Amino acid sequence: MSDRVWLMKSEPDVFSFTDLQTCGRTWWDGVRNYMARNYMMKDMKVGDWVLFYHSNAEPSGVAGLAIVTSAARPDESSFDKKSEYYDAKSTRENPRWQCVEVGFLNSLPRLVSLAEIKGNKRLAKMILLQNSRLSVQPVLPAEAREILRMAGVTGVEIGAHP
DNA sequence: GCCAACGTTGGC
DNA sequence: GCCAACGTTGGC
Repeated sequence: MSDRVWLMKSEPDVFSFTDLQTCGRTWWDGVRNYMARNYMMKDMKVGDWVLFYHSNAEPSGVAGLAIVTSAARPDESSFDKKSEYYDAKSTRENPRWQCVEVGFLNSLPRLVSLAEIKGNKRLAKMILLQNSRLSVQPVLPAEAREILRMAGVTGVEIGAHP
C-alpha cells in the first residue's frame, strides 16, 4: 500500500476535478516541464494519492482526491501533429514526454483554497508555495493529512482504499 | 489583463 | 557553457 501523495495542477476551464469524476480516469498528457515529467516517469506509482489542484481558478485550490491508476508511458499527444501539445522532437522511437494515468478517488466535503493553504503554518514548506510554476509535485504525508483535515475529511488514512 | 517568477532556447 | 531574450504559468 502506498502512502505517497502528489499534487497535480489543472486549470478547471480545461479539465476540472468534476471532469475527472465524469470520465473516471485520464492520461495526464500535455505536461512539458522536465521536473514534472521526471516525477511522473520515475517516482509516481500505481496507488499513490493525488491532490487535484485547480490553478488559474476562482478560487484556486485543492478540489478533490485522485489516485495514480497507471505508471508512466509515452505521452501520445506529443506525437499528434494536430495536438496543441505536439512536439516534433518527441518520437515513438525516442519519446521525450511521458505521463501517468490518474483516476477519480473521492470528492472532498469542500475545496481548500490557496489562501487557506498560505495561511496555515504547517503548510509553509509546500512546494506549491515555494515554486508556483511546478504542476506535478510531491506532498509530505503530514501536509496531505492537514489539507484533508481542512477539507473536512475525517477518519481517512492516506493510502487506504476508499 | 497585468506582470513576477521561472523554464527554455539559441547565439556566441 | 554562459546568458540574454523569450515564452509560459498562474496569482492577483
